[in-house]
Amino acid sequence: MQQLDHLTTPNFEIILANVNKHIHLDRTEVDYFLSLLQYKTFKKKEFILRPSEICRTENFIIRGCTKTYTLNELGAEHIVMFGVEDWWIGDLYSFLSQTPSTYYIEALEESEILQISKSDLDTLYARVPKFERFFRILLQNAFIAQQKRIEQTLALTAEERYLDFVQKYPSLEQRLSQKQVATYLRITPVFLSMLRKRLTQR
Amino acid sequence: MQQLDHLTTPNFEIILANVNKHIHLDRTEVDYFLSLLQYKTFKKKEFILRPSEICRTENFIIRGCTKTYTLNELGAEHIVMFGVEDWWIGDLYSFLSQTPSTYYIEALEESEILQISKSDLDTLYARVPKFERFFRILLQNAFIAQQKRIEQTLALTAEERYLDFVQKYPSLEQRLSQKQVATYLRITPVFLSMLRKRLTQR
DNA sequence: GTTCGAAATTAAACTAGTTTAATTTTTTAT
DNA sequence: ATAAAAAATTAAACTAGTTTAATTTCGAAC
Repeated sequence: MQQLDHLTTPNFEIILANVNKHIHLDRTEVDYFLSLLQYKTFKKKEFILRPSEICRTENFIIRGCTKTYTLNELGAEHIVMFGVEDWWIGDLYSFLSQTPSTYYIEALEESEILQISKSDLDTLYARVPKFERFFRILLQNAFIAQQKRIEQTLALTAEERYLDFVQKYPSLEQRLSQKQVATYLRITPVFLSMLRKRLTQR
Repeated sequence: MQQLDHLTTPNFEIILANVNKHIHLDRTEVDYFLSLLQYKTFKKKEFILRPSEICRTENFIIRGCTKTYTLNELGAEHIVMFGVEDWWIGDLYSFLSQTPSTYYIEALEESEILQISKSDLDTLYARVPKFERFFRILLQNAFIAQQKRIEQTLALTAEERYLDFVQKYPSLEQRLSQKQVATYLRITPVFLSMLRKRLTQR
């Protein structure tokens, strides 16, 4: 019952709390905003986005877990970011420019997602201009998250990156396989295993 | 004479050609845009921005060369990007959010720069809305340049990164010391020297 | 033009992280 | 519950890149 309820009536509270972190909406603005959201569920291993597709929506996770990654010529996977409850995911560049993406976004668990399309978002900006501010803040945050990630991955050793990851996303480490974490950290699963052993022995 | 002329009457042609790549302006729009630009020169080793300062302007290089970098706790320098003629530089995050920067931007050669302040830019948006498009494109480009840089630096070997750099910015390699290039590529000058020797021997 | 400090070169010892491969444990599908 | 597949562990050999240090070359300032 509980389960089914979940799947038929999405929990809008999470996204409203998320928006509310940066802008305040009145009753009618809330209703209008919610009316533009499309609710979708993705099973484990389903794709929210695939390379060559245009990213047509901004996506907010209300339940579940995703990974955003590319495959290089040799088939090696590079994980750009994970996503969990209360996170916005997507390919921002593809979305803004409406050009084909180069990313996969894949559900790592059964996931519930709220989507808003580019055209609806543009309408929303026109009708409720504060949303420009909200999405500009998202863009800025994405930008510096990316910047920090560059600096960290380049400046820190594998061990430091791992410790940093565990500290920053303690719950994620539980939810993900070691292989996923290793790929994200850009080290081999073998080396991550060695690292963890070394660290617990201390 | 030639020299002095340079320093007193900035060459606006370069920035107009740059803007013209993305939006088209009529005569009065051009004049208005130019009226908002402030012309400044920086001597070699002078700073255009320093950590803890708020980045109050967008900066367009009409002559010269700059580097944008941070110093970590150990005093190690991390070069985020170089800038040359026809490039926009600055700390986009600090500029957009008007919060203190963490970057140094330093002139590597005597440089001529055109600046537009945040407040003038906001006025410009209001009066000539196409500029929103122009600066949004700049932001998007900065975003993907950054994204590509992450992916490349993480996915490629030092040798591949070096070859890529030389191919992408052939003129930059001439202008910069090997130490600067090595720092940008995140390898030691010693190793870059070895790499170059190895490559010329082939 | 000379001098002085920084940048570049070379060699040798070293280390963080990879690769391969064999074994065990965990997860998943039936 | 069971079989099959995927993930994790361990060890050993290996390699890309660093560190240190000594020597040479270059460029900028007087």
